[in-house]
Amino acid sequence: MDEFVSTFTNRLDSKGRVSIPAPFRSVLMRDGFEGLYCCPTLDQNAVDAGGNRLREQIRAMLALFEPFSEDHELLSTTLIGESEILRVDPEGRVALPEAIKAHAGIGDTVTFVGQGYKFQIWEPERFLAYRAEAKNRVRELRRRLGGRREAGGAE
Amino acid sequence: MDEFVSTFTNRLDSKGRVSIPAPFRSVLMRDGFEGLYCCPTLDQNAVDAGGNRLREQIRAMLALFEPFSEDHELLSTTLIGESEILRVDPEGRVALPEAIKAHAGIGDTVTFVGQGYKFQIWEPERFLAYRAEAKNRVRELRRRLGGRREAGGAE
DNA sequence: TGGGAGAACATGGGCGTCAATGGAATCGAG
DNA sequence: CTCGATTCCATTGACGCCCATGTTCTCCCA
Repeated sequence: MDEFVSTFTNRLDSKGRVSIPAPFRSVLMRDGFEGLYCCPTLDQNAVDAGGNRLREQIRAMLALFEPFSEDHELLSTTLIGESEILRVDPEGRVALPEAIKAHAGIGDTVTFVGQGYKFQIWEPERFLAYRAEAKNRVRELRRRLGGRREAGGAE
Repeated sequence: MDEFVSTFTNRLDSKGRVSIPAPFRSVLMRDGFEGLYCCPTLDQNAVDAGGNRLREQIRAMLALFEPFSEDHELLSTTLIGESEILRVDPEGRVALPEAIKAHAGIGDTVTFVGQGYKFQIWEPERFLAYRAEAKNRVRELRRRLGGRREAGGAE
């Protein structure tokens, strides 16, 4: 499997370390990136994580802008400056830095959420709330899609 | 790793020396440039720093303008004339010259901000303000891009 | 079909190494 | 000889690596 799928919740130990779920580890291995690339999300209190494929996405986005342009600087400050490359220990764990824990409101447990080419790291409670919210939005979206096909615009 | 990633804050000692963060040092090493190339940013109270890749970008940027044109002269005066090449001591430290400290308002701590092919040097407080601003601008920017693919956020 | 052996994985903690920092020693130029 | 700059050394604290433990899941066999 080359995509991050499913959701896992693990505990941090006294040193702030947490095991990356084994299925995610094997995806990372295959991806080839040494370490775990982590980038805070802009709109949620969560963190995007992954390997080369995630970095590639970020690089592609930056490539849309001219170096030294204001937009390029803003993006690189936000996307790259706030990112961290975490070392994965021989047991498959990472130590979450303070900045990340603070951003995501993480205490002693974290939830890993697979999202294909990347996964997210959440504080479990916050993730449940977000997921519930997301579900509602999707229901609504589906209603709209349904209407479109049947009536050509039941709105 | 061949890119400057993440943010670090270090202290200056009584001689005005400061350690370049170890991950940045290894990028510089790989880049091959002897020393640290520093040039004041155009529109911020900060300093761009890096090695050959940064110099290459500056060269490329200047190449966008007609040689001997007024714009070209202005840019080269600022970008090249105000640049400094700092020597890195055996422990991986540099001594920040007065001109740079003045321009960036640096006191006894500095923040290093990775931006891919280069990194920036900031006075910590000023950087926090800039980062907050940058985050807002990027959010806004992303909204405008709309349907475009993105790397930094959840969808 | 139930039980047991084994493997894989999450977790806990001890120890060595390296990076950041401070300060002393040395070198070079005026 | 003195001042400034550069190199050398020493300390401390964080972090990476190693080994140990327990739990769950799987697979095999009775």
